[in-house]
Amino acid sequence: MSNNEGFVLRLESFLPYRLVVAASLVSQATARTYATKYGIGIAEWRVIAQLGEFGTMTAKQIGTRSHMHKTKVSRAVATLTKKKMLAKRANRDDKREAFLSLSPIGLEVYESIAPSAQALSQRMFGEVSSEDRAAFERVLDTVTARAAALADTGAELPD
Amino acid sequence: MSNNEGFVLRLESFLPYRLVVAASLVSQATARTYATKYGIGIAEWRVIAQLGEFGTMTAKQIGTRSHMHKTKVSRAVATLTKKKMLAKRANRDDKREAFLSLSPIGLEVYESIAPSAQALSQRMFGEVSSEDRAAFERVLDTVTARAAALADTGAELPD
DNA sequence: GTAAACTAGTTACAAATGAAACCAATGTCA
DNA sequence: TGACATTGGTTTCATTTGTAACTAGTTTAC
Repeated sequence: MSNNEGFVLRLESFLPYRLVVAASLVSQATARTYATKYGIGIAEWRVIAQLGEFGTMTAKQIGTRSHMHKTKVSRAVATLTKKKMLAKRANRDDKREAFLSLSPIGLEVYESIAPSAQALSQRMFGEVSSEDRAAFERVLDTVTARAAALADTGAELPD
Repeated sequence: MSNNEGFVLRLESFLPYRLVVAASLVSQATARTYATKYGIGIAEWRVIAQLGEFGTMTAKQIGTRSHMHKTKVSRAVATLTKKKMLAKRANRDDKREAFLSLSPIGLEVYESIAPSAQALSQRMFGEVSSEDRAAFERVLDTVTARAAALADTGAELPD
């Protein structure tokens, strides 16, 4: 049964909506992976992934790079520390922050999860042509930039 | 500072990650819009959007179409009902479910938000070429399908 | 040098969320 | 018909999340 107002939004073809739905499914599929394998959540995995890639970072840097809220990072770091997956080294020059890196155990986890994350990605994006993939990345880039700008300016909307 | 293990995952070029980050920013930017304008959250807006587009649906149908958890739908419907934005009509043939539609107030809200959602989308995707947009949609489609399959089979991972 | 402003990170609290239990109604199968 | 399974929807409960307040440390400006 359809409506008869002036303006109807076709959700199925509404890009922001489709983007969010796709991401939520991807996220769900991915979470299951990490979670059930090592008892860590998405936030924890992201911390590990950052440290696995960059070696040593502060919590602040992790938060910035991974677009995670600082409390989320804080908690993820806490649970990973409890699991002995992280090494924390004080910064003599600024005692507020600390340098974080993967412990041997953490490194093992990274080394084990990273390839299966890659494989999972392959399953999801594998059959996409490389032109489409390039286009997809371009769009993601511009949208990410635009949305970020809108999100933190709290931009006034057009009515 | 970089690591020296065998396998390193470059997050910046890892599509699932980028997809999720983009979606989260879009979602955030969007939420701010609806939320601050009518005191409704994303879930509520999605319910309104479905009803605005399709006229009359059961809670179940809304959940299926919008990929929302049934408790989320239930609660969104409850708060929208409290705000007099919904009309509920019993189904004589199956008393478990009820037919939901927008009340005049709900319709007003829809008529007001839908265009500004469109405008917001335009801001985010506006400068994307139509070829890139088409490619983007194709990729979203395939990924959504793939991820959905993986998500609910609880698929065994490749190690 | 010191007061005020600021920053990294944690904690307390309230709201949002999902899993599972639940209720009422419907369907199935003998 | 009547037991059993199933379904639409709500509620309960534990967990997750973000906002705001807070602590400790650092920078700025006078």
